[in-house]
Amino acid sequence: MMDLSERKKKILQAIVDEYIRTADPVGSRAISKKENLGLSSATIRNEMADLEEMGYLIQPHTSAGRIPSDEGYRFYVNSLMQYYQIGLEAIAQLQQVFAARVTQLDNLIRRAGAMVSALTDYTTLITTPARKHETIRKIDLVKIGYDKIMLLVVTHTAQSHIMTAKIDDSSCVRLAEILNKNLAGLKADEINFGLIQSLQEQISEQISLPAKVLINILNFVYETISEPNDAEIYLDNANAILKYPEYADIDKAREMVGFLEDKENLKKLVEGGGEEGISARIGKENNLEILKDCSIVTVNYSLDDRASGKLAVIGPKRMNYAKVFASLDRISSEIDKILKEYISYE
Amino acid sequence: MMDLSERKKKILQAIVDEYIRTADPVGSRAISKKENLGLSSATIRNEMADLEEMGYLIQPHTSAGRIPSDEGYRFYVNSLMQYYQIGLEAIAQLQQVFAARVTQLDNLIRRAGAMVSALTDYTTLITTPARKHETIRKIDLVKIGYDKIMLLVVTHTAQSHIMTAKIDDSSCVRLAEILNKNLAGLKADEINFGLIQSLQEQISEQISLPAKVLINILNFVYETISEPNDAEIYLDNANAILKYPEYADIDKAREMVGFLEDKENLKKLVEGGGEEGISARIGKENNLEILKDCSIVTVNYSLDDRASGKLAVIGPKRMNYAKVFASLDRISSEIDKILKEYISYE
DNA sequence: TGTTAGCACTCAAGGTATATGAGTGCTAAT
DNA sequence: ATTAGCACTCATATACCTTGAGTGCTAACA
Repeated sequence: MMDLSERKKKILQAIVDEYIRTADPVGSRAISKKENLGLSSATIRNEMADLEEMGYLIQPHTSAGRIPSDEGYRFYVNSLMQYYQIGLEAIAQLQQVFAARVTQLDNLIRRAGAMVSALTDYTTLITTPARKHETIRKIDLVKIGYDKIMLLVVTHTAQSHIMTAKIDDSSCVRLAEILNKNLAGLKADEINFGLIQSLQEQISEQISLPAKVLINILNFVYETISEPNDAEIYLDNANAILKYPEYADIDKAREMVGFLEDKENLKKLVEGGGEEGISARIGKENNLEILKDCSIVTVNYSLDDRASGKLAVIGPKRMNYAKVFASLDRISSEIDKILKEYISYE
Repeated sequence: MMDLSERKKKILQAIVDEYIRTADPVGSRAISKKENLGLSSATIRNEMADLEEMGYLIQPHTSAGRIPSDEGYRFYVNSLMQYYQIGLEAIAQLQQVFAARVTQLDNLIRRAGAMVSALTDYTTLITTPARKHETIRKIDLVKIGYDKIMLLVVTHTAQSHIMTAKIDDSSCVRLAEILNKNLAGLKADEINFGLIQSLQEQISEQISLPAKVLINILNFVYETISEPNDAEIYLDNANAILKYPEYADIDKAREMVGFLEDKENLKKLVEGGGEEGISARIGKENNLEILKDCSIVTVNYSLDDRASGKLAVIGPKRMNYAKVFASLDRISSEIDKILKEYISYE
């Protein structure tokens, strides 16, 4: 790699930055105006010609500006790039996403959605069952390190949640016993302040455990059975629409994908569906301008009022209805089976 | 809904079927040729004119064929549609997908990938850690119904797996004890035929349990710690490419999405990446025609040789490298933290 | 010697006119 | 009631032209 003068570096950096921003070939005038180099476009042109000869820039055609070559990008990445600071809101969001708990059952449901889209080649929507009256089946503490335990909370919907904490070995078994004796069988609304206090007393009598750790554990158990993440909705195979000629216009495709990326929209979509069996909403029956050329086929899956959700296929109006109906029929009954297996009564 | 003659029904069905297949307006000649109605195109034309007047068909413009109206589709769905039989291979595949086990850790990893694509707005690739030498920490049997138990297998990488089986209440506790005493701490290659046999003997001495159920349980435990689903790979936000003008050409977009949908391709993609730290492959450095206008930025996450994987961002060559580098740096260290928390040593 | 203004030149992008052909509706014959 | 024949329509494709952004080069200038 040849040595570049400071001025050439500045110009190259400006070109790459600008091209990254706009995706349009960058002309000499734009650089001379934007940068505070105090150079005319003609001078920039000369420098750009040099940079092109050196292999850092490319001219798509004679009368266009320059774009970076692979070597230009490489030089930029190695030497020119400025440090980027991630925004605070983004980091906060990040923590939240990692904190959210997804259960095994949710996972299965989600995969069922993926199955439908694999079967039909259309975009699929699926909601996980809203969990109400979650009851604790069993709490388990498993030692997974010399000063680390894993807390497992199993509920009647077979949700298992995992957290880790530092507790010494001997306390582990005892703590599990106390927790199970006091909490097994309870619902969220049955865990009240009095119970928590009596638990804290019992535990502090028998086990030496920092208050903070105990609070963390109880908090985790409570959150597991209360209803924070109700009825999550998942979208699968959104880019299936690319395959259909009705979306050959890229702007239409973008609009549609944009629409589908907003979970609020999706929730409204599945809401409408019929009560039982498979039902289709065709074109204008959707009462939504953007969906006037789409059909949505919906089916409910359910075990009982404790666990039910919706499964939907969204595609062009000229979708293969027969195939979609058959697939939804099949998978929804498959989900019913899974629910029956996983969810325990009383 | 008006009554239609049998002939009109046949013609309407043929038109909808054909339009679903081709997405092109259907002409009278096509129907007269394809169907065995023994009618000329002129007759079909008359019938089509009738169907249009009744509201079942629409003519996009004078010199085009007909397409179904919303009412046409509705009539088709309600009365005309043929029953569709799902293929056997599809069903077999379906069973397999449901049977596959996804761990909580895999889930977290996957969400980390989603985070990166949210942060950068580029397509993200992430591999879950390949699990070797999985050891059993604890086996737990939780009663979740009057004749149903849940089998939980916790391993040193904090994977918990769930299966259900029918076992009566009293056997439950005893079985858990036996399993834990014999299996805790073992790796897959330490579970041999002799051990299994001795286990079967012990259990059949103390508990009355159908042989089939026991085999299912042991099989499940074994599969949990052996390495069937090693290093899964996930793709997130594939339709991000729609947002970039380099894919304004729908065919390019389709080609790219098609490429990304094949997991074999993805595996090759992340394989190449650098050894440590963040590294970028720009354009032709990818040595792949389809990626000549793309860049791939890769980072390894790892705790040690037991658990490591890759995280990659794929986007246009003019991607915001600074932002991508910063995001990958951040998330990969976040994953490292999670691994440290979840995975236990000896 | 490096920088700049001026100018002719190039070529992609976009707009307009023309040619093509699939499919129709209507009429007259069967 | 059905069909062959024919004039008519209109989206699509192609060719042609216009426009303008950006260049390279030359000559003047500091």
